[in-house]
Amino acid sequence: MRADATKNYSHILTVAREVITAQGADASLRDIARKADVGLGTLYRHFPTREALLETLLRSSLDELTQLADELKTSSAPDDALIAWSRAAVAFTHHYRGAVDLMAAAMADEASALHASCSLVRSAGAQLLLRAQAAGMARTDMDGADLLALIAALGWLNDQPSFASQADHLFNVIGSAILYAGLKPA
Amino acid sequence: MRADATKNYSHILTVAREVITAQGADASLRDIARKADVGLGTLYRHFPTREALLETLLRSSLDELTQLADELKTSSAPDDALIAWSRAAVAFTHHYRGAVDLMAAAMADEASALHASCSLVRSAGAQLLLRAQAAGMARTDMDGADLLALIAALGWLNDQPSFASQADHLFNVIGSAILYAGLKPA
DNA sequence: ACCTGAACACCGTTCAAGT
DNA sequence: ACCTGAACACCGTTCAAGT
Repeated sequence: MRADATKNYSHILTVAREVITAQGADASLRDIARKADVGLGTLYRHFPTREALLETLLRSSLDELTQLADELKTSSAPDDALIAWSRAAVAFTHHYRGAVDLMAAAMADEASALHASCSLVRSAGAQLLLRAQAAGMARTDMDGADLLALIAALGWLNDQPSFASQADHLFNVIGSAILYAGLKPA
Repeated sequence: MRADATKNYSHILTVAREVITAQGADASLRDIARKADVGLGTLYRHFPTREALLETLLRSSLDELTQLADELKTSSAPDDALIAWSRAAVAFTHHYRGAVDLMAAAMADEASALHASCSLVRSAGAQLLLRAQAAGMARTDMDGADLLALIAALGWLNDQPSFASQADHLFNVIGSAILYAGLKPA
């Protein structure tokens, strides 16, 4: 990549992070290009879709989430691991307001730049769920897709001003439905 | 209202119902006006906001939902009533794709034309929840707002192509968390 | 009293023209 | 090899001008 290109690339990312943090995942791409002092076509060259831009912004958090799953698999009891990771996954979807809608759409669209990321989250969750199920700690009439759906639904609640304050409590309600022994009190 | 005005009003509603059924609650208002052979200003005169239009479209279903709550209060056991009504409420939010997002936003906005409707849904649900709680059948660490949030979250799942197929099952999972005795098998 | 549609300020996306 | 921004086809919202 040419020197000016890499400079543009990272500058767009910096500005995009600020704008999307402030305005949500549906922020105007035109606005981002303007604030980055870059032609609109330059933004589209580096990030052909809104999903591609968001995927790059979420990359590091996504890697942390995957790593966390690995750690929890050896460091925590199956039930604790499942709950702790699920909580982190909800927080992940909440990193940028409105991101969870794009991720949900990406699950149904193999061509989306976010599809792989979402599949990774599902796989990581599915493994922890299976582990808890094998230990007889979690209900067996659920799979990874169900877990992901519940995580996404809680992420969506977090995005709604009218529901955000209840999302934590409802996480516990749903968690108690997944674990046979219920959730441990904090 | 003048004769041409009433005619326009009902014609806009008819067309809007078709378009929004086909394209979702975020359908283009311009497109609706065009297809109704009506000036854009005429649509705005009758329905000053998208919420006002949607509220009118949802009116009859909303009344049915309120009526259902009243009926269930006398005809069914507290737990059955709560679950049956909640199921109907999820279906209500799903009447038009994308409507649940507008309703969620309306809960936090007193000025929204949908605010009153959403409050009615919450109140109806809260009564059925209280009744089940008083009968010792439902967990007591939830209120009407929590119930509404869960209903909205399930409605949102229904709207996502990637999650819609699991929404029914997840309704049962969540329902089993609300009722002490769990859900009765179908 | 009601309707119309142009006007304004925005979008996302593409692509010919420049360096 | 990369960047630019005009061009196109859309939005939502408002409001002067018409009947």
